[in-house]
Amino acid sequence: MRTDNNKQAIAATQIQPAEHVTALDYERFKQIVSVSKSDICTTLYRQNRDLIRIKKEHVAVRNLVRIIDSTLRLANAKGFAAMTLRDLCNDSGLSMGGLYAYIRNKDDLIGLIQSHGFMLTRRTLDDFTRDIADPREKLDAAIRSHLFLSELMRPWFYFSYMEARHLSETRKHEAVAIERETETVYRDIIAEGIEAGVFRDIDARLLASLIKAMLQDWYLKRGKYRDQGTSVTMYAETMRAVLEGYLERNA
Amino acid sequence: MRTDNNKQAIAATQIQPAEHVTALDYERFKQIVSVSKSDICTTLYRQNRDLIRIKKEHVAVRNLVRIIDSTLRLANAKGFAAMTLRDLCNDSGLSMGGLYAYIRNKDDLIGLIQSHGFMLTRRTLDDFTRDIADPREKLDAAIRSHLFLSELMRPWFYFSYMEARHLSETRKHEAVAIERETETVYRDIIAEGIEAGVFRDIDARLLASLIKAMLQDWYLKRGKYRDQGTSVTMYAETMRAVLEGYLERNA
DNA sequence: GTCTATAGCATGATAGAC
DNA sequence: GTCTATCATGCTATAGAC
Repeated sequence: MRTDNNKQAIAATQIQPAEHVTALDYERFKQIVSVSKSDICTTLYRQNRDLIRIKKEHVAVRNLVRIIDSTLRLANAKGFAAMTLRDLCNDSGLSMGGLYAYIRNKDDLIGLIQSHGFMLTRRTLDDFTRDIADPREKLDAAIRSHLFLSELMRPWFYFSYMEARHLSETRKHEAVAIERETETVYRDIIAEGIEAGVFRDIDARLLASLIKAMLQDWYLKRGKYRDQGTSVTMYAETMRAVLEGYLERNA
Repeated sequence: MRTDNNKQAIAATQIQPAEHVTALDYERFKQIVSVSKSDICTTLYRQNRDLIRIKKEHVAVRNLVRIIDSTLRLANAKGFAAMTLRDLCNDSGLSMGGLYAYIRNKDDLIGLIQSHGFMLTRRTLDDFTRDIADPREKLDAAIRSHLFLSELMRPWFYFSYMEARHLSETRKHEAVAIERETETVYRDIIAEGIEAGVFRDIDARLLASLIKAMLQDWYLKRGKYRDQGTSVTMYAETMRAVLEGYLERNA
């Protein structure tokens, strides 16, 4: 885990420099942030060469894709603790022995899944808000890019949320850190807006928490929103309107 | 489970008729809805006489309190699947054999916990909104009573949310049903408000979903809000303000 | 590189003493 | 009514054949 000795590997899933114009829509977002499964697994393989006992990259990447796909599917359906490695082998097509060439134990599976998502979330949020000056636009961009990313990598977000409390202390710290970090992004944008006189003077931290709650509901209750025919764009738009009403109301 | 042949037992945790004046505060709520652990477990015992092999009520109730306390604590910390019955015995003070006088299998533990919470949630929400005519007040009362109840029975709400996807089909259906049911309460209040011209014409169902997301965040991230010094009253007040800004803004 | 076979152990559940 | 002792099962993890 976490050797970070291969910058090139990380670059494999790099985000293209985003030219911020105005309203970011989902289709454009998908083009800009390309996160193919093989890209991600190539990165993972190179970051974890010491752990994985397979020499040929194309073989390793193919199996990593299967392993991670199956783990996310099974763990999201019945919980990571309830998912047995036999289940995983049946689903991924590997044998028990074969699987253990990629991990040392069940916990390594979690590390494999966590590490890449952290990197991508951090970078996306930063890339899509960095160059925006207007607080209103910046808040909207942060919300949209977070929603869009979670839409693109929904199984990963769901897994991270649901399994967070079962993690080892070290991993839990990492998970909490990224959680607070993204929340801080929202708090800071709001605080800047208040400072600039664009927003009313409200509790920025508490509102950031409410924003986070709404963002998370999008990927936690994905099935419900699909049934209702709510698109990610509609959801983003409604969030924007709700927040605008609160932040810009004349006191 | 679910014999329902003892109306008196259910009455044991009945809510006193609430005289709705105006702003319901948490202290008043706590007085009105008295949910002592023994009350709840007495109800549970009487509803499950056929399942529980213990004849003396005071003995059974004492142990049920321990079993449920321990189950909620352990399952909420490491997940229900990862909690072993030996863990539970250590924590509750019963032996393995002793425990099996109260349940037939591990799954019965879930039933024990679910059944009472459903009843209480349904009744509370209804009792505190039934007699309110004004949509604004009604929405506020629904939000407050839900927040207050989840504050009072936080471990139960947390358990229900986190373990919902591991339930058997029957139980999952029940869980989804109560979830949709409470969401419908909010949708209907909003729809009535729109009809009456008190609220703007927005998507009532989608807003109800966002409300649910914020309500749930209160008990899912309880630790964070404690660290930040956010009280349940502040949280309720902020939710009210956010929704008001959206619902009553002049279009 | 991948498989089958199995060791070693912890779990859910039960029988029977007190 | 509660305990200790034990069973059968199914798990993670590994050894060794191909």
